[in-house]
Amino acid sequence: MSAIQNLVSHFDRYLSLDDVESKALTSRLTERKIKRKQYILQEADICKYFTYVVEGCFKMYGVDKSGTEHNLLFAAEDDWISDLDSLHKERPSKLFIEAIEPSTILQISKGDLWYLYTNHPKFNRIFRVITEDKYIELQNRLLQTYSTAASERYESFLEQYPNLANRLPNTQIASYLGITPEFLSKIRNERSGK
Amino acid sequence: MSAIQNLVSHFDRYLSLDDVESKALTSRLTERKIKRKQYILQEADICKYFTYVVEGCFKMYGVDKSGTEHNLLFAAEDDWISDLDSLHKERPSKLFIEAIEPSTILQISKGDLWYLYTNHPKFNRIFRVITEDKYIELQNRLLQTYSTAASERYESFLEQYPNLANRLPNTQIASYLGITPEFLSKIRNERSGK
DNA sequence: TCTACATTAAGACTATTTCTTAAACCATCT
DNA sequence: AGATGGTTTAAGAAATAGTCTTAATGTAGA
Repeated sequence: MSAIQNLVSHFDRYLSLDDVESKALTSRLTERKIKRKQYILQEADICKYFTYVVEGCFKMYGVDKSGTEHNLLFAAEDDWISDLDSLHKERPSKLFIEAIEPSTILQISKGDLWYLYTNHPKFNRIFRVITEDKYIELQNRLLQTYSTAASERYESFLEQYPNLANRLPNTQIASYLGITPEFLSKIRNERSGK
Repeated sequence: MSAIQNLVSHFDRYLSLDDVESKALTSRLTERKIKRKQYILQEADICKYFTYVVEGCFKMYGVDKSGTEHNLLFAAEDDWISDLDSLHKERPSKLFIEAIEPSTILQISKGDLWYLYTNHPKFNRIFRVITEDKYIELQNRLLQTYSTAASERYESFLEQYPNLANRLPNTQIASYLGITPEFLSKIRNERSGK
């Protein structure tokens, strides 16, 4: 299956696209290969694209004043990633988006996305649902962050992203959980002891 | 201005509604008066409505296993509030939504909202943008939570919600920041010392 | 006006997590 | 295939941000 067919069938899961819509979409997508450790967004840049991950894996993170990275989220195959704040408000991003694995992506520019929204209303519905789902993810993550200890958040992470848990280095998971890799190792140790 | 006119002009800020759309919307809204400390959603219930706050103020929070409340967000005049997770996935909510002040709200049920999405596509676009804005808020909150200390998060809260800061009791702000009211008092004390 | 709750204060406390060092391990790049 | 650089585990010492407790005072709602 080609990268673009991949995305069209992704959309079909929400609402099926007719030929006109499908063509309007695919003609506006750019396919890119991204190397490991390559950025598709850097702090202070303005985010220009909404990115669909065909293959590989990305992390989006911020860096605090002491230089520590904090992973906000990961995106692997069949997922979307973008700094919506920077993309929509056209302000400099506070975040980095970096490939953790060699990856293939499809990107649509802000202008092209706006074109779709205006001329093919169905995309509003599809992206409304996508954004709602992302919102729900963040809300649950925030609730967890405030109401449970690191060890429990690790358990939830394992349940929610069993495939990512295998693929990601523990340093990255620790950054996502808001702890040091050493402490994650301690948690894993206690956990396996049980 | 009536409560409903209020909401129609809220929508007009995104995309103006024609008469048909405006009527389709208003005929599906229910106006309610809510007393202080009254719930519009309780844990374990399934969230049935998307709620627009005409007047007053609400908090949405979860309760951890030790019984402590954690405020996820507030919604005052001209804002939306709902547990999207429970509303969309039709699963029992983990959250409470409670009035902090006597309030007036407009509610639309899930079924009616779906009717609008299907029959009046413009609402998809409006709610897509509303959801995106909410997503951006959460993303920034999450980044702050992981990358800054409580005192800095308090400063940001004051900047971002200057009107809420005056209206809300500090206990509620402390719960939002993830600290005890005593510690917030300490932060305020040090802050005013400067 | 009364009552319950909110705020401030201040000191003792501590749980969670970091820091440090080190050794072993593993993966990927040339 | 070997070298190199990052990853994982370990374990004890150390730090500190935030809690707990008590108490006195202030404030807003009924």
